[in-house]
Amino acid sequence: MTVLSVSSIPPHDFELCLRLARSFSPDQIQDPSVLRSAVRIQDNPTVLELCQVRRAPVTLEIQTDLPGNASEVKRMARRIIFADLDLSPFYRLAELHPVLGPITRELYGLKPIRPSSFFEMLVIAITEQQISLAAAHRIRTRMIEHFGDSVNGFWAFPTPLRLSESPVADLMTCGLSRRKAEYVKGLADKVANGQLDLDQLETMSDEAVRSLLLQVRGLGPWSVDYFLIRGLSRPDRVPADDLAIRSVVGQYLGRGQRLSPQGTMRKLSPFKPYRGLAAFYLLAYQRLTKDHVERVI
DNA sequence: TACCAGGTAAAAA
DNA sequence: TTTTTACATGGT
Repeated sequence: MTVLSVSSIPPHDFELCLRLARSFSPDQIQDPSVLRSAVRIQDNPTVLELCQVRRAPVTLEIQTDLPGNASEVKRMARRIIFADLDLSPFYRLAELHPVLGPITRELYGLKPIRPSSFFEMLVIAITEQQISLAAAHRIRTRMIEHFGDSVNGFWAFPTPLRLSESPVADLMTCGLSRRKAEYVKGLADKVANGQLDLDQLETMSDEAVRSLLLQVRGLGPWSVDYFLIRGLSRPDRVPADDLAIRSVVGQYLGRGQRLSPQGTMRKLSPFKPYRGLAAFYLLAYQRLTKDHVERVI
């Protein structure tokens, strides 16, 4: 086991990030300060342990049993924890806002945690279409345990190849609708046979990513925006049709009821070029507050 | 029980 | 062209 370290642009409160992430998958018993996750480093499944050792400058310790790929491990860890995101300009923008000001102070140092691969992020987007996050999460758990690889008690997300080799009927046993099983398989096919190179997306413009991914069956406007904000972390991107975002923006920035997509964008306009980050903070605040209430009861 | 949940493609009109 | 519809599961 090797220990590596990476630095993240402060402020970064990793325990807070984990608290939010855990609220989406409460079934797992986890150490509140450590993220343990099975990832693939150049096709080798391995477990990474990420833990914040001190606040400023923010350093995260990584434990891995793949010392030969230190730079690759670090690159992936930086992506998962979103090390390169500088929250400061967003905080300055939100500081005086009556709603976002207090929320950003309460959630100071909160960054999104990202899946370890773009492929996984796109599959997440497909599973989360239309149904609740809880239902989608259960479906993914079954997918992972059926098609993924077990490493030291953790599951690495299935490879595109493995999913592309699986019959649609097998994918459906995880709880996917036939339609969605076809989407997942079609996406896996494209990635596995090289038709779609996901790594190139990182450096492409929002619009270029959009037009490329919209050609994939099963990826519509919502899924592409969802991928841009969550997978590529383009901080100004907002899935304007998103039910949860329309609700939460209405709840905190409107009169309480769900807004239209246009109304949602209007309310978020003061936070340009961090509208997506603003929406993320509202969702996180709602979720952590609700979680807190549930714990108290 | 019924209805909603962080949509999409395909059918019907 | 625009408008319906089917879809799977989990929580309330």
